[in-house]
Amino acid sequence: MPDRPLRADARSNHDRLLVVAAEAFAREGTQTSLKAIARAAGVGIGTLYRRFPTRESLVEAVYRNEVIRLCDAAAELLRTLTPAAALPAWMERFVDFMAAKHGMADVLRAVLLSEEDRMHTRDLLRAAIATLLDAGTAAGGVRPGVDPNDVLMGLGGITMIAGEEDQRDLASRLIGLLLHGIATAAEGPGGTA
Amino acid sequence: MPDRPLRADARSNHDRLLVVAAEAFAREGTQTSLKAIARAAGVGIGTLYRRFPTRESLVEAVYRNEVIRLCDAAAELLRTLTPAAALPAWMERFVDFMAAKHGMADVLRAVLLSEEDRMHTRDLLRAAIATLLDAGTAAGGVRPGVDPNDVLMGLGGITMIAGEEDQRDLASRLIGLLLHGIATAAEGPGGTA
DNA sequence: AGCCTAAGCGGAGCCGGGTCCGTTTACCAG
DNA sequence: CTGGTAAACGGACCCGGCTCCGCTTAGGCT
Repeated sequence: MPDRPLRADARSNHDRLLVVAAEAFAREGTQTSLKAIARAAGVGIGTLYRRFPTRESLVEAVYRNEVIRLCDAAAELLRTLTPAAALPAWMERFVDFMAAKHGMADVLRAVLLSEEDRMHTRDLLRAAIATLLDAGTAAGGVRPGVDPNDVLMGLGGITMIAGEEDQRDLASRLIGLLLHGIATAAEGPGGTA
Repeated sequence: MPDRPLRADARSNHDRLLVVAAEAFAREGTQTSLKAIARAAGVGIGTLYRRFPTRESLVEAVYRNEVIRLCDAAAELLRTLTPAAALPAWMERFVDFMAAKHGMADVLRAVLLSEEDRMHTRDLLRAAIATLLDAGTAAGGVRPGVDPNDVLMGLGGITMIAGEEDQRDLASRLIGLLLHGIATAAEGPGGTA
């Protein structure tokens, strides 16, 4: 994979698509018509699909920076809060982020379930969670051996089912259950993995 | 709501749609083309949509009986198992059921989030969970005050993110976390499946 | 400058979802 | 049996997703 640089016209089309898509997503949610985005960016629909083979890949590209910032926030929270407080705070932030982008839930599912390693967004999220979990384990509030991937998927599920703004409190309660689930103490019914 | 009986032709179309849809869903998953179902049932697409305004409503109708049986199973499990064992067992069964129907996840989301009380499937599920939780609380393994609706939504989220057959073990681990989350902090009866 | 070719372009075309409305028909009353 | 009417029908139609492939062009080479 030499990853040769894009031709100038391709590069400019790519950039224009990202800008236009960002506007469209902000205005109408991530479900908005891709044809319209292509038109607004002055390219053919074929070009859009060549650059971004799926809706999810476009959404991911548009929000990549914000996701990175979200992940960076994990370390920051650990600097200003106790591990026991940082984890819930980050989870709330995660859900807030997803809820802020209308229609994000489906995209998140695709990102979390995709086999593609191009979708390295997932790895970033997993790493952020791992950091938080490790700190929690070290501080004693989090049961050791909890798989960051499981927690990420749990958060994903919560977003899926309660990822719209009007479900914000359900999301918080489910986060509460998830936190309970990874906390030290109980040997719950059903055993462990 | 007089709920006047359907005209004979309407009734027969309705029934034929259900039969054909059941076959099609079993064969190709719940995402299959509705136009094809209408054609196979010998009705126009308009008729299908009048009877079942959304894909979800058709899926719900097709599987209503099976859902009822799933809910009945809660009481049965409580008769043959300890509450601490019945809850995990039922949850696994829930996920199995959803995973068996390809594409069920999206439908489940619609059912769980719908405002329609026509979708009383949700109430059945909630009631089944309430029964299990109550038994668990009485037996001491389940923290009191856990909202059955939250547990249902949690299960829904798990199905959403891990509801395909090839994710079965992720689903089980997430169920484990959820069970942990609703368990008493002290110590749950260790019994497992 | 001029050529060549891989890289890129973009829309026609097919498919499925969902709506809308003119047409058909069951069934009831007389 | 006949006529009237609400109920039901069903497909044409519009829209968006996505693919495929013939056309265009950037940009390296001479």
